[in-house]
Amino acid sequence: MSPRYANVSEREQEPPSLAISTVIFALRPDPDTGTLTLWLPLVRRIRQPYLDLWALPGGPLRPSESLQDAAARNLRETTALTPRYLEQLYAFGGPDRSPSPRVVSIVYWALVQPDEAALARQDENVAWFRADKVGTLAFDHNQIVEYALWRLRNKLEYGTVAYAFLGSTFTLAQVREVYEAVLGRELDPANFRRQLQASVHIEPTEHYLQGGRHRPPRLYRYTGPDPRDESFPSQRPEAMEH
Amino acid sequence: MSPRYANVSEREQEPPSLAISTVIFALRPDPDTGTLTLWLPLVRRIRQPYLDLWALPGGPLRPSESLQDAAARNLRETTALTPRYLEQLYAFGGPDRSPSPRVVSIVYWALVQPDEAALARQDENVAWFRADKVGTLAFDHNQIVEYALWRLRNKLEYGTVAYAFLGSTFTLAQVREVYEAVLGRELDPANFRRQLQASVHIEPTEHYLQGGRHRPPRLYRYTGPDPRDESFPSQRPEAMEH
DNA sequence: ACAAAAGTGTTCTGGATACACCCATGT
DNA sequence: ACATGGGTGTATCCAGAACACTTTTGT
Repeated sequence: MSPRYANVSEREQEPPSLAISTVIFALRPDPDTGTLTLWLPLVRRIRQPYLDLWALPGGPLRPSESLQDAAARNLRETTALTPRYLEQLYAFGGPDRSPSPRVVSIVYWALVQPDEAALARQDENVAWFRADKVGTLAFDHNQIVEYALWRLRNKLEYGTVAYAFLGSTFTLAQVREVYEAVLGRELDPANFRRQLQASVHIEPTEHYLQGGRHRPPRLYRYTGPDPRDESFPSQRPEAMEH
Repeated sequence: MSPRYANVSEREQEPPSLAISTVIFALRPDPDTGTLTLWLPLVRRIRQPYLDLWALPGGPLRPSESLQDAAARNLRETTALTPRYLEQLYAFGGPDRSPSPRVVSIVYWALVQPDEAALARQDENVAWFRADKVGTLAFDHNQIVEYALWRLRNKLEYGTVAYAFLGSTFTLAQVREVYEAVLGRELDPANFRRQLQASVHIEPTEHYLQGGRHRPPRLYRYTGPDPRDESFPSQRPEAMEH
């Protein structure tokens, strides 16, 4: 089955259509191992091409919404969640990435904090996958997910997106868990703590987290700029640190 | 004069159209001061909106070309040059960035080596401007140029784009001049030389540059990966170093 | 001889890493 | 008492910055 180039002339005529897609990342414990890992929601294709394969959530741009609004909307529509972080990833537009009608996709990536309701939303056509085990996706979506992962890791190491995964207060060990889950390797607790404390974006509170079976760790608060402001476009270009 | 929202309903109906624009950078000596500086070509608007203002070169996407091909094409059409480096910058698509028919622009940025012929191409409607003195541009193009400049500086510091400004062999002082021109500050020659030599992307040749009124400097050759491969999409994702 | 840039050597500092060690809590 | 992570101290290493100094050419 390769009807890919069945109607080339038709494809040559029409102007390419525009779509917005979003790679949505969330952290949650693996139900088997219990360790914190990266997950993302995918939707099942209910029409050709790539019928029945899993794909990134997405859809057309509505006339009066911005690109970013469209991404936030299709995030909300598939997960019922609000993005903690949302940034443009890349525009994909090769003439052969989709059979027949050409589609240019502007892709965003997002970080969310899943709650029970959102995870329950799993049905026939929406499901969460471990980011490292998504299987074969429709279109060029495997490539896109890979690239989004690379960007996430980059922003984590050089930016402040980690806090988008966390609540308003957190322990330094929780921050480290986020880094370890996303980067996929262990970090030295002692040095990691010092790096965070040196980074100025963080402030100790007077509270401690009780309930562990060990010394209660101090809670901290994030005081730096909204991580969203580190992405372009921004009202204040100085915010583009890295 | 603000006919911006004159026909909102009309704008709400039509699907947004897609355009490709390109920020093209070249280094050449300032005709006044003689120091190496950054320049870019702009084209004059010959229709409304923003009639007579300067704008980035751009145009529609043709049915069978890739986004990058379209950028290379409108680069060639306005400067008659071939890009040494070409990378996607960002997709701009706010509903209000252009009056009346909504336009989503996918913007690329490029580095070129201008030759005499290309610079002669200045006419009524195409001219080169110092990157720090472009004046007021059409649409949101001032923002776009600022962002492209930021990206260029970033890629220069963390990547290997500098060599796209240079010929096949060059002295270390020439590399330093590129950095100084783009970053806008002076660098220590001694330390800069050592950093380059440590960076492995560079190889000494047996030749020396004669003709200066001082000790002839050794010529070097760039041996690292094509700087283009450091941008996405790439055939080999490992190439995404930073 | 002298100017000018090429190229080398040396010192200092700050950040990252590795890892030993002490602290405070629940059981 | 002891296990478990929280939290501190410290030695080492390496990259970058500052800057003095030597080398090789043209004039």
